[in-house]
Amino acid sequence: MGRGKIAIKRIENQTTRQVTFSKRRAGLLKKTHELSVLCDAQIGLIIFSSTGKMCQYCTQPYRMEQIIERYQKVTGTRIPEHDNREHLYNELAVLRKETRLLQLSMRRYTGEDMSSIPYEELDQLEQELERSVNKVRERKIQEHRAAIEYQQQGGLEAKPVEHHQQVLDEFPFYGEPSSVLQLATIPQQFSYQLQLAQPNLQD
Amino acid sequence: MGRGKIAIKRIENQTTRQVTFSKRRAGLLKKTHELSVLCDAQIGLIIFSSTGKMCQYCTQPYRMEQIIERYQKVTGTRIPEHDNREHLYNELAVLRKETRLLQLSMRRYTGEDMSSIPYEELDQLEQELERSVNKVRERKIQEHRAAIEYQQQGGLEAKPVEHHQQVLDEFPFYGEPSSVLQLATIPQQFSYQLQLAQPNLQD
DNA sequence: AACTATTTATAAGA
DNA sequence: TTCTTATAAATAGTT
Repeated sequence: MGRGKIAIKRIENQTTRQVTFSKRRAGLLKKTHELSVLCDAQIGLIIFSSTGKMCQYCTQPYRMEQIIERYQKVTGTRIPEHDNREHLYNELAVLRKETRLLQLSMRRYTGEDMSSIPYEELDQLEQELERSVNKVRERKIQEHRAAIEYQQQGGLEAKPVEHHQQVLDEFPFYGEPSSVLQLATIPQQFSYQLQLAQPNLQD
Repeated sequence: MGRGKIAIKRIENQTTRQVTFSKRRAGLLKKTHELSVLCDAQIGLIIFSSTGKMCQYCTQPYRMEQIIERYQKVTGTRIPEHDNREHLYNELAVLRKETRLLQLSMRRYTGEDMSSIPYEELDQLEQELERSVNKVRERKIQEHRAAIEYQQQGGLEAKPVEHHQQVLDEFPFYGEPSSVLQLATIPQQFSYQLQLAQPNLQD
């Protein structure tokens, strides 16, 4: 529609391209407006020129944001943007609290933050730690027995190692230094020691 | 451009309106595409018909979301919303990981999940728990001494209680039952007991 | 969905 | 850019 027909491909001459852009952009905006008015359609049009300039058309009295929102609703992209964020904030708050509690508990168990424990709770904590130590020793006994039985049956070396590796695979962080875990960095400050009623099997 | 000229206002006849909509929508999409290709423009077009059906054009190879994002960037609407969410997701991921690690550590310290600990780590954990017990006892000794000294100076009853309450205020969860903390619910399973090299001051 | 008389858009030139 | 104009394209009304 002009003095000559042109192929629909990028116009290489920059001047021509810019002139054509201006003309056709105006035409497109006009057509968009007409379709919107004639047929009662809600239309949003966003154009970025190759130089980065933006122009837009939006059916009145809507705003582009409303059309984008409707678009997102229909296509399912990013609809829950607002609600979702509420959720995220809530989840963050819950997790933060949980993490804080866990850190405090860990500090108590490792003896790192003894000062925050009221005197009345010390006995309880002491007993819990003793139970934990007992459990560890129970476990050691079990492992030890299992190892002996396995050796007596002429078992291979491979299996226990394999088992250990499986456990490690499940907990890849285990053994890594971690500022969170604080597993092995508690300095010993007191001279008295524990004695076992039963001999330590490791020795 | 047709058999007759029409005014640009809503077409009242519904059939005519729908036919016109179909024709002009096709024309608009074509024009949009041509402008996009000829002039190297990035264009997004969203059309909702009066019956609610949606159609769109989007300059290839972009996606509508990218154009909307660029639009939001240029107009300044809702940009930080997106960045913000990225942040939230990252923070959530970090917190989730940290919480998971803490929970595992706690389970080890409380003896709840002894099976996941490889045999090689049991000694280390045992020693750490012993250190923690020692720390608790050290703390008990300190508290005990402080109480005795206070009594010898004719101190009031009020102060230690006050101190305890302050500590509780700082950690309102302390003493509450919590599925996370699992502080006091570990059943005793073994018969052998610890003996102290120094007498237990509580007795 | 076609057809086609007209209107409209626009390519090229000024 | 803007105007002009020959011509291509779009489309309103019809079938």
